[in-house]
Amino acid sequence: MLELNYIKKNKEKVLQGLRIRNFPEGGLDIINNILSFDEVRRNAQTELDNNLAESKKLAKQIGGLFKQGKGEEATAMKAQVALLKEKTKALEAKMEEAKAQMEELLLAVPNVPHQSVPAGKTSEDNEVYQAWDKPLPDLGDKAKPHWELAKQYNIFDLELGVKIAGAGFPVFRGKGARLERALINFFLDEASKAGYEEIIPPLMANEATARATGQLPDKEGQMYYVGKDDFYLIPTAEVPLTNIYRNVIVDKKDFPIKLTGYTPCFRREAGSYGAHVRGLNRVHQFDKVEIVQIAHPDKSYERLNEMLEHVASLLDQLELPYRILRLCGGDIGFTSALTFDFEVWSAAQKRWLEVSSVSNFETYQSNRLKARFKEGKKSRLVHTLNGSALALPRIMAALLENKQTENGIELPEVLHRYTGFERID
RNA sequence: GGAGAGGUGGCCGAGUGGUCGAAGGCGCACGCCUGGAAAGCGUGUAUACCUCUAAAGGGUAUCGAGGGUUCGAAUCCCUCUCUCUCCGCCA
Repeated sequence: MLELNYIKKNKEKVLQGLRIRNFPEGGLDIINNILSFDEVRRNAQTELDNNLAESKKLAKQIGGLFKQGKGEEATAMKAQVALLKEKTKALEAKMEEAKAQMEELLLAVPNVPHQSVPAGKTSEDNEVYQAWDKPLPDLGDKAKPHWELAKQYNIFDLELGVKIAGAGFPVFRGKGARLERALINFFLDEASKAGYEEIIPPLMANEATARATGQLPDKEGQMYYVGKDDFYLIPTAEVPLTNIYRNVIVDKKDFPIKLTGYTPCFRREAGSYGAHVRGLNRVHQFDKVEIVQIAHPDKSYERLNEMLEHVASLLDQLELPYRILRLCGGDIGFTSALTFDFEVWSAAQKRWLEVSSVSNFETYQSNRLKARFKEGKKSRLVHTLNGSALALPRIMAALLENKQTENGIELPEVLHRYTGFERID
């Protein structure tokens, strides 16, 4: 949620940002309505406060009169308070109403994109920020897609997942399970080395948590919901990790705060279908190691770059060809100010697969989280950032496809000590 | 799941209808003292919103959350929630 004060002071910037996002009709109406609801709210509050002050004063006087035994005078004054009270109720209602309306609109306004975000409508318009300048692996026509390799080497089984849960729940087994675990450990170790504190969070989140990081109300349909206990299965570790700092005022000297966590992620992926979702390309449950940073606003873009380098180094070590995209205004997430996607080349499908998304949310999340720090006497919102480092299914897919040989899958060297074997055959 | 007890400021803890945003202590910050430190002394030490904005000041709300009673609620009543103890179940 954007900061109201920011909108007040930077209306033009906000409108320009909305245009870059192709917001319907440029968002002029919605912004104006937000500002006018805010004015109504402020006026009502001022009036309400005056009313309450008056009531308080009278109550004290009445108390004094009773003590002095002037019961009659006191009783007379009660009528006045009753009158004020009615007014107070009306003002309160007016204030709440305006506030609710303002907030509803505010929730519908996406983050203001960073100045470097290119204009554009779809993923076609994303900017290649860092291209892959070496040759891509060419395995010819014999190259098998990962779902065929999975069958050949018994790495994972989607049909078995259907039996146990449903479509989109892969069952990894044997060396496949071992490789999955190896990747998780490798990613966690690398994050630790880079100074991230490892967290094992709950995999379910309550409503307040899901709301604070913005999954609710925008993406309600994308999360699994456990109605009986009112829990949401987390779609990403971002949710529990970032919420650690909900309603927290952090000490300035703790910046930057760096957290990492491995969790399974659960996504309903309603509406997805077709060839592009075959195999591990899109599943309902998958493993991911996430990195999160809580940063001082002046430093958050430095932190973002650090995170990009971290993710890039993982892919380098895995010997996977990758490129980095800077998402355009039309493709960037609702809550993000700037997002870089990492895509790895899949040699059999012959296309780029997204394996990481690294974003700076600036104060958009922290505003709802109320994650703050003290600057002098005043408190300011922190900047939150997160990125996948990395999401496993497509990494697995790319490893299988790119590293296939006639003798089996040759794993990158860095994984050998984690898997305990060098080849899947 | 059953029974009981309880949630007060960064922490401990007092407060059972009136001037209580809340005694006292600890912690922390600053100052005095000291060669330096400790001790001691003094001062300060929540969050949000409104007003005003350069700052100061003023106002309102908040004692787990929401609602109610009352001229007036941390204090009384109701609902919810969380924690603790005992019993049951259990990896």
